[in-house]
Amino acid sequence: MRTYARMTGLYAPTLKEDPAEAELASHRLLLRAGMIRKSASGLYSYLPLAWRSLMKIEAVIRDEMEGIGAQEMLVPILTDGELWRQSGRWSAYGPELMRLKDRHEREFALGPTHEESFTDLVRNELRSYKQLPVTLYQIQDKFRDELRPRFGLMRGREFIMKDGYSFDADVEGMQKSYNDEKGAYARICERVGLRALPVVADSGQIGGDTSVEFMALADAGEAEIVYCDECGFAADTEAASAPINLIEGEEGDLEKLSTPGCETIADLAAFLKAPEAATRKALALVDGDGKPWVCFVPGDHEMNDVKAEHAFGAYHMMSDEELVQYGLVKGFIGPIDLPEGVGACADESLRNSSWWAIGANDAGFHYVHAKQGRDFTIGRWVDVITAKAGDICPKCGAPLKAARGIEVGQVFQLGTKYSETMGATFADPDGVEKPFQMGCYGIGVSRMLAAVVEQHHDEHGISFPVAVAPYEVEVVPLDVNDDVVWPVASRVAEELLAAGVEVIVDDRKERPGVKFADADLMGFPYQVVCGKKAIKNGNVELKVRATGERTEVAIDEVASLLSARVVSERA
RNA sequence: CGGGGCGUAGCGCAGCUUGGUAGCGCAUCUGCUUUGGGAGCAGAGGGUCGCUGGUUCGAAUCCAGUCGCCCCGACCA
Repeated sequence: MRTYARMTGLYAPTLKEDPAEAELASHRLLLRAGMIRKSASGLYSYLPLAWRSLMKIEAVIRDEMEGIGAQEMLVPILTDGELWRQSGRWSAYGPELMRLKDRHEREFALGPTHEESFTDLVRNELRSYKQLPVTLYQIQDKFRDELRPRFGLMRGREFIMKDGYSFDADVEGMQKSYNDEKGAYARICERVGLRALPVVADSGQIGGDTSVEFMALADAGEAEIVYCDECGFAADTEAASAPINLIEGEEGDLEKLSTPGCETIADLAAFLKAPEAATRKALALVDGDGKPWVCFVPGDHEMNDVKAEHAFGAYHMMSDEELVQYGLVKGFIGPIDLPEGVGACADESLRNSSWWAIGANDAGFHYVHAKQGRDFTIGRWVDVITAKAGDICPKCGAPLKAARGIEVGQVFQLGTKYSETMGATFADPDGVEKPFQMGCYGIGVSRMLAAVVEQHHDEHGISFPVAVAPYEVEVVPLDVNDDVVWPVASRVAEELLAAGVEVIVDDRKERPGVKFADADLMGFPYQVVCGKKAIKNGNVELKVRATGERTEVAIDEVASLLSARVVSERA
């Protein structure tokens, strides 16, 4: 007969002390709770508790995928090098693609993502528009030879990913598939207990037109985002184009001021007794074609590397030597009297800004009341600044807020990027061969577990939402040898089990303190503490992990009460 | 790849400067006591001091090389 799980039979070696290698809460706690163990840099074993949580996350994903008609399947982890050459990514992907050869010297790569594999699969089988659309997905280990694996499950080299690919006949179809997937992703995040935002993203390596990242909000996140409380707009700071609160410089006749030592915006703003936003910052760079530029941005904003690359190609900031070479004076660069050959451009946010406080291209001098159109002109407008808190929501005009996020999922409209290069076509109603309109969709399953822990923990340990908890309830008999306590604990556990609740009993011959500490560390959402005192009154104690709230509940009622509660909180 | 740090018992660390044959806490095992928030006492087991070479009568310690790990940066679906 089926019986409840017991701690004595559980492989979950907990650690009393923090492992030296772990900084992040999720990394530290997953190690301490006996859920993961490192095997090598960026490579982790998932122990039984972690695996149960991962299976629950996967179950939610599968349910949502089924809901939008996506079909689960599996392709090999080992991928044919030839396919990567066809798509051009054998060289484009870089050293992150883990390559190897078989005994016949044939080249393979461990799959980091599977656009090629799926495109290859369907190009031979999907021949007609009548067979479309099709969305396929898999949940599988992925391998990326990361430059610097870190933060435990957050950025591993081998990790579990759900990756899906949609094939449509036209753009409208692709957009529908994409939107279905996007909706499913939002629901998945919600169901596993993640506060996440769909964020407009740079489309990065995979390419294509439109992309949204699902960012789980957490200070530990590697990504920086801005978002709007009013309308829900959110964007990666690397992709956001938001209007800013522009502050104009003072009006007046052009005036050259002696500003000795004012080499930074902070110096200048202090000297002028003006906000940094009222000054203009000059950045000197050399673009991908080797042409020198000075790019002006609002004094209180930074240039963003990713956006700058879109504007200038493979640019670099000028070194001190290059500044001298092009006749520029570090700290005092401005648009008036720019040296010959150096182009002047500015961020879009300055297009309508008339009055500038800016360097004079003369060591120790700045101009104030410099008027665009009167005293200087800008030849080129670019979008290069990093959005930040306080900028204006492009959708509704409310002030944006800044946050950090963990990217747990991303959806892309790929268009024909892969279908074209790989010759994946179908016949349209007129008999014309056309490339598939594709979308691709990824969720970092193991990263999602880490993100859940980041959002649900306290100083005692993990506090799992029911939806992803390894067990929903832990029964804690304070003394397993006591002939009153143990039978009660055992009975409660049996009843919970019978009610379909995932229950584990801490049947170890440990002191109460040890059991409480481990229970809190492992993060089971509910603890049923069975001790003599309460039992004397016919009760057991119910503790809610997330709130710390404890109440006494009648022994006879605890199972039905808990099962109702747990069922309502399941994903 | 640049910068910083670390490899000594299962985990966390000391010892290294100034060489003399390895120690502390936790964990583990045994016994007794204890039993509502990581127990106490007594005892026990466990270490090629990352690896290789060198210096030396003698190396965890000094020197050279090498491997691995962590943090910051660059990079990144």
